[in-house]
Amino acid sequence: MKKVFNPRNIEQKWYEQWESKNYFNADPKSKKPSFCIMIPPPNVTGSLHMGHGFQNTLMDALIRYKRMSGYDALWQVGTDHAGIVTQMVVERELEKEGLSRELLGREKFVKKVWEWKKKSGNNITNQMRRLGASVDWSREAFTMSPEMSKAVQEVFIQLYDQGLIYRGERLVNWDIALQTALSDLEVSNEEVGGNLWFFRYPLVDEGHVTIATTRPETMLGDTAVAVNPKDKRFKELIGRRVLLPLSRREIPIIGDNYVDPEFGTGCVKITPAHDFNDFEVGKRHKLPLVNILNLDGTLNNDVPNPFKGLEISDARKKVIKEMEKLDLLEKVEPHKTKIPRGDRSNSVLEPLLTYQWFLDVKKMSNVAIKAVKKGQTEFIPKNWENTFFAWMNDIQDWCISRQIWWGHRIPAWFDEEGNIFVAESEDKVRQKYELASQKKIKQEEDVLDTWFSSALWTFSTLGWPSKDNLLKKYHPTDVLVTGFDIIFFWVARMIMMTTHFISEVPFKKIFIHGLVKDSEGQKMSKSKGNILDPLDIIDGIKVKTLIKKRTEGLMQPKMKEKIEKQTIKEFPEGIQPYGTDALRLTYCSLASGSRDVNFDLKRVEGYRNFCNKLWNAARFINLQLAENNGSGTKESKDTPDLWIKERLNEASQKVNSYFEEFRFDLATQTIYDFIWNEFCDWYIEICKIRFSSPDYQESEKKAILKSLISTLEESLRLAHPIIPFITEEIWQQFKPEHANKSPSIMISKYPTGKAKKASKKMNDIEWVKEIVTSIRNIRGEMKIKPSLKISALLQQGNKTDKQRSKDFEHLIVELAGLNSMRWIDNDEEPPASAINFHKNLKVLIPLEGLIKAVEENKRIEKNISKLTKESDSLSKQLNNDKFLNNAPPELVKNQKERFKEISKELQLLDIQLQEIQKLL
RNA sequence: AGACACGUAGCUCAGUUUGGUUAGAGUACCACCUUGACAUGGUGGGGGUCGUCGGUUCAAGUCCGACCGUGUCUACCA
Repeated sequence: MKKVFNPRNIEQKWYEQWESKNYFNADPKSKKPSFCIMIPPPNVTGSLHMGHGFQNTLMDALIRYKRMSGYDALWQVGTDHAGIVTQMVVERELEKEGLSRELLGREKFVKKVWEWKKKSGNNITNQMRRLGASVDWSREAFTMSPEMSKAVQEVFIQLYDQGLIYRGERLVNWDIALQTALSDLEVSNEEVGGNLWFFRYPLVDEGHVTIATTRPETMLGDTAVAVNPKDKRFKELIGRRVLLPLSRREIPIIGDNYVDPEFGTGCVKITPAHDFNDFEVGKRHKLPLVNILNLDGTLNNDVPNPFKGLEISDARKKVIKEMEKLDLLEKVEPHKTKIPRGDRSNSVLEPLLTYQWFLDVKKMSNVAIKAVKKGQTEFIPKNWENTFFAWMNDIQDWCISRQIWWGHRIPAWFDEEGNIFVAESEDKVRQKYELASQKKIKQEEDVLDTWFSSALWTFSTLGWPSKDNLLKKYHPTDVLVTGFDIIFFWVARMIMMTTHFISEVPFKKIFIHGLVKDSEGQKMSKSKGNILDPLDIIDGIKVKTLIKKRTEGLMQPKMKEKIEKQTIKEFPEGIQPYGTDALRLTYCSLASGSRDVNFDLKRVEGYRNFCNKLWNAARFINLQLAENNGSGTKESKDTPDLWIKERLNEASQKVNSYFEEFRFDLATQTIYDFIWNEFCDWYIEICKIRFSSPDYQESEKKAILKSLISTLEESLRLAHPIIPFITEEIWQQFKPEHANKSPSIMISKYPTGKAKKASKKMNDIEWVKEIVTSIRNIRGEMKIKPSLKISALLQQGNKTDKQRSKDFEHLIVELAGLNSMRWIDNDEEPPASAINFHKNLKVLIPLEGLIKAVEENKRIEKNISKLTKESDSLSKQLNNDKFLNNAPPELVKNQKERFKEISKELQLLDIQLQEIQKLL
């Protein structure tokens, strides 16, 4: 074994073996209970970022834990087709070749996208493999695959036939750049500094009203002016008419409570075709809708001539100029507004009147709410339910149609009169609706929102609607592991669709994890230039390459310099290769249930060191194996060997329950703590002493070695779900020596820690640790060189102390660096010494010229002040009758004992202090 | 504007559900040590008025209230 653990050489090797031996695959025929996790499908043409890495690690740790715990584990893997983003990416590629999707036509374009998908899809699967994800590759799914398309079609048709899907002309969020509708959820509002323009609108008879607007150009589509009917200033205006400037149309003044008299002038222009609020007002007052926009965002022919064909921004300038010319611009005030942008294209969205398909979700949402209320599905942490309910309670119909080409084409046909027919194919349509063969029908061009297909994920991946599906075995799935950012987009919609179609919830539990941010708490994003690829932490990356990666293809090239500086500051030396296991440990240690996960490379470094520690522990055992010509056939029954087993059992029990509670951080810490602070720091050190001691016979040493190996083997299994690679590597290296006959650690049994207890022995070793630590404390504080052997005296103490000191003298002597340890009589005057206490037992280190009295004086004073503080607060407590009467008796008893102990110690320390001060 | 979350060591985070010994971990820091698993190491040590103020209680990091600060989401006044 190499002196330093090098993850590079082993990770890929083991992954390939696991995969080729089908260890990842679920077995539907198995009689074992099932455990199923559905991966939140990433975008097929994207790549995994730190958040994905985090999420995948948690899922993998869980699935490995369950697989080892005797479950038939299915981790369903797959990707979604990400309609809009993918189409954008491919269009950008085509642009480079001087092509466009319009030039290619729909069929050829879609073919191109499939080619692109094939090419980039490997990126994600490769990343997942590098992260160690034990997904069932044989069942890999894709939302656009024929099977899943079938499910999508089936769902659409059923919903249409049930009257839950309808088509209608509605105001929707229209993305001008992409020329498609978006759902409400895909809109992100951005606050910008804008203006409030005050326009005078002349009344038809005489006078005028002044309105205020942030969007002057929309006045071309105004069909009313509104005032609040309770507003005394304008009450009598209601019913009169305004001559709309520029368009020179007469429009009414109406009264509507929507108007806030406090804001602006108290008079509002109403543009029902270009504003969601105005649309509602228009509906209430039966106002006409005047649409002034083409689909590409230019002004259409329904505006006065000079404005036709203008872009919105130009139209705005022109409107302002014309109004100024007419002396109708009263004033301009700066005003903050929010402009809606598409979360994919980042272009400005316009409310636009178009025909779209909608899903009526009211009933489905009620069912979903009930399912969560009844606890059929449980959010973890629970408070995410509030977020879920808040949205579900005032859910709007879902606009599911998109005017793009990459996606599931809506299975609807129109005849020339615009009648709608819905079925799987043109033939089926004719059959179903009994249409004459000569009747011309045409399929809808629109495709479905990607989330529509993702909403079916849990049951469509298991084979629905085909009859021989796996729903019975794996559904409802056990837990969904996901981020809170897609509770609306995905989680809620899955619950609705799944309860609607198969009458059960998609998952029993929803574990919501935090969002990975950078070490400064900033969201990681391409535009901020602070993204990290998990592989860069696994394999390492030079700072130059990282800068290149971060600045490539930036939307705003100005950011380049800033990102470069920031990257150099954050990673002056680039990133070292830390390996997958260290990264996974870091992820798990951060998974505590908090909302934000600030990723700090320092943590990775610490866990990389841990892997090295584990590696070297194994290396030590290996060296001992060589030294002792192998291990024995039976394990040692020596106290330290029983003690470590018991400690391991305790750790195992904890880890099991932490996994069940999704407390990956605590599971990680328990494992870390056991391996480093118990196994390495004490057990191995104790083994060393015994191996080099002439008091132990060869057969005893071999038995100890056997115990050492079996403890290591079990610890490796305990740690495997979190650090799969290093554990498998070491486990396999020791295979000839340990009793586990399984071909791989990943399919062997998970430790439950339910073995018998050996508590008496435990306390013996804990006592040894205490004594050793207290001697080391004196050594450390007194700055005695580790190489210098010193002698220790024991005084007073009880029978157990005496027995233990006799039994474990050799261990204490070696661990504390003593040359001798002996008891002195209780009444014997000890030499001038540094001292520590353990209840009644005094541990004395004679000064003998190696300890300066001044130092010891300081040390004792420090201890006295610490203990005095505690003693004061205890005595306060114990002198309080209310405490004595109200506190639990157990606590009172403990506090009394503690107080006695401290008082005794303080007394002794005082004597000691006087002794020492004589020497000053 | 509302809802929710968060504020604990220089930094990144546990601990708060169910109040009860001396508030923990990693990292950073200081001292001593290259001892035959490991310097990606060993041993010892320093460091926290638990955001602020008030309340409940024998007892508050933990429960309640107010405030300050940070963040997220939702809804938005044209």
